[in-house]
Amino acid sequence: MAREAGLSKTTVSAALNGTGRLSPAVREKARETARRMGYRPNATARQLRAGRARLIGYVVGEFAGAPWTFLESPYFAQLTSATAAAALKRGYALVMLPAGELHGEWADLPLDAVIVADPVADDRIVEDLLAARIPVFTDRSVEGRPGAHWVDVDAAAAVCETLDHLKAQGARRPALVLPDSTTRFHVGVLAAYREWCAAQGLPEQVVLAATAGNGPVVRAVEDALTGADRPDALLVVAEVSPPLVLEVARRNGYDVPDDLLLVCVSEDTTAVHTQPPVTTLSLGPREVAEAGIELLVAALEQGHAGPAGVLVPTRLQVRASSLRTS
Amino acid sequence: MAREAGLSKTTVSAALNGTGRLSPAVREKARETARRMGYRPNATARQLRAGRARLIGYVVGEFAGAPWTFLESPYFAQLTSATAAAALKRGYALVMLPAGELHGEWADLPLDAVIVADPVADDRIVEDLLAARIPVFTDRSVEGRPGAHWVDVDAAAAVCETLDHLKAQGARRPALVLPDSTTRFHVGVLAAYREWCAAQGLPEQVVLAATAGNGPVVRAVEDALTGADRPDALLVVAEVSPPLVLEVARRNGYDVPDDLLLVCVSEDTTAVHTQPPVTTLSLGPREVAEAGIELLVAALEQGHAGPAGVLVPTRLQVRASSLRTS
DNA sequence: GGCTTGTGCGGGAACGTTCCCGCAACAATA
DNA sequence: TATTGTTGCGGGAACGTTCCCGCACAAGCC
Repeated sequence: MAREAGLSKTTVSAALNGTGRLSPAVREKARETARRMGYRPNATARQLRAGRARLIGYVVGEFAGAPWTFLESPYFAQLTSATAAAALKRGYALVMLPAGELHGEWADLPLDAVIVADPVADDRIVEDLLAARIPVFTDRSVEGRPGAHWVDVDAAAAVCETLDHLKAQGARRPALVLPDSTTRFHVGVLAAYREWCAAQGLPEQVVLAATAGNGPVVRAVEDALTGADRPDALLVVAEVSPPLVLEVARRNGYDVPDDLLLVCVSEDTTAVHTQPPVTTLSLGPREVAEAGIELLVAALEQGHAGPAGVLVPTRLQVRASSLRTS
Repeated sequence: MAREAGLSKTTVSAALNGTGRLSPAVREKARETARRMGYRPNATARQLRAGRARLIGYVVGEFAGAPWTFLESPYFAQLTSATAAAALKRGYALVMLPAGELHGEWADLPLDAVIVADPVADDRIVEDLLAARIPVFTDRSVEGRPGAHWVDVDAAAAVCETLDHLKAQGARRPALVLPDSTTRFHVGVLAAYREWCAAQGLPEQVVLAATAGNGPVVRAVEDALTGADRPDALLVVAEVSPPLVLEVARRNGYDVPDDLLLVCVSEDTTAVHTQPPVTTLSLGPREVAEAGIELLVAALEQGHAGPAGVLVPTRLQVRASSLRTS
């Protein structure tokens, strides 16, 4: 406290905050003294007075088994950084937390809310937080969580748009590679694919990757390409490095795009630098983050005004890998 | 406060913290009541009492121009997550902050310390923080910052180990691709490369990438490979996707490893899944993070015991791309 | 000059904890 | 029984801020 300046704590507080009725002389004197002695108001005390800490927790649910690997996925890297950016723009800071059962470690943090990215159906993070009266926000909605807000993408629309594009480019046997997951998004993708194939009268060919990660997905791609009926298009709905997929295709005698039209669901920027560049379906992590933070801040500051959920559009980035050369 | 339980605040506090002299009956009663009404002690108030918030800020300096893109680099993704994990293990939480001049946004955060990852020579983050009496920790040391602690890798040793390996595999014209950066690490790498070439009597060939990022680095690799004297080995000391480098090499008529031994400085896990798998030099972000947090916590909790800096070893992961098939 | 209105600043309380100490009640000892 | 020690709990202060209000003084009005 700058009682150094010969002023009261009240006056100093008002001077630094620009509030209260103070003469310009006194205000400047307080500020000057603070500057001189490097005084900065104690953030914790302000939080205590204010009743909130402007701190948001951030957990990724899908990787509960390997709590700290999610950032290696370009989707989560972008989602995370965009969330932090959007939050900070509105005056909130993001705290990175591990998934898993060690919720005790968060108890010492004054979190105003927690964002659970991609919660899986069977873990208890969301329930635990709601029980502790901490507001919860998720991307990817989870059924049966009445108290939670969510942001999601329209999986069916995205799949249909992509498959329509592939068909327009001449695909008649488009295959789908998908992780073996119960996430709402993946379930939605599979359903949409089947429905589309049925509606178009085209054969369906689905290969499931055992788990997420480059290794299993690459193997699944290889399986899809070496199967009995060679597909003429491939839609990979799993985090995998696009150049890696391209390499696998080449290794197995495919020429992209002449023998195989390729689309990857990916945020990986390497897709632009391959030859040919790979068409990607972006799930818009930056948009998801922006919408989620907007929802969160609205709920936090204006009570429960606004919707419980928001749907965000996807973006199909068409590049040479899915364009017939004809 | 659980005066609901018919107890005093003091007693409740002691009961929940496991401190004080309380009869088991009273202690259990307090805990039971807290559980029943979902009471959790206010974290902000505890911080105020304790005098610290157990909160650590985290900034990446190198990307001040594009504040939120660093997570797309596997190195920083791993460094960030490992830092968060190590910090949390010791009871500290990590807050992600943007680089740039908007330090005002952090003023409201009760940060016990700030980690500045890869500070660039010419920005003022470190000075600003030290002026605000906030302890600063950096990976990659910066000269002339007496108050700051640091963790670094031995660039010279890493380069020599790698070049020795390449020479042992038959390389006589090893080229170096490097970003055009003044970072201490890159400067050290270049110096070590030149020294090694001179000592071995081998010609040096250096190509600088205009900036970081896959695009510029890929172009630099292409330049190196299409230059007048075809190199027989390539050391890429820049964040770039290994499969992309492999593709560029193939496109330019190189067979890896027969025509070209390839080593990438990279943490990218795709290196394992290419054919051939790519040899990588890991800068050990997880080790850097662990060492940095250990240093930080020691300094924070025991005053200034311990060293100001720590050197962390690198790891050369030899794979088929740098092994002569003979 | 008395009365009201406005300005400039400070005192006290409160935010929710934890720490220090004091005060009962009871047991052990003389 | 008087003295000392121990156990079990609560009262009060303090952490550093901000908000509410009150007080002194000056200026305007009749």
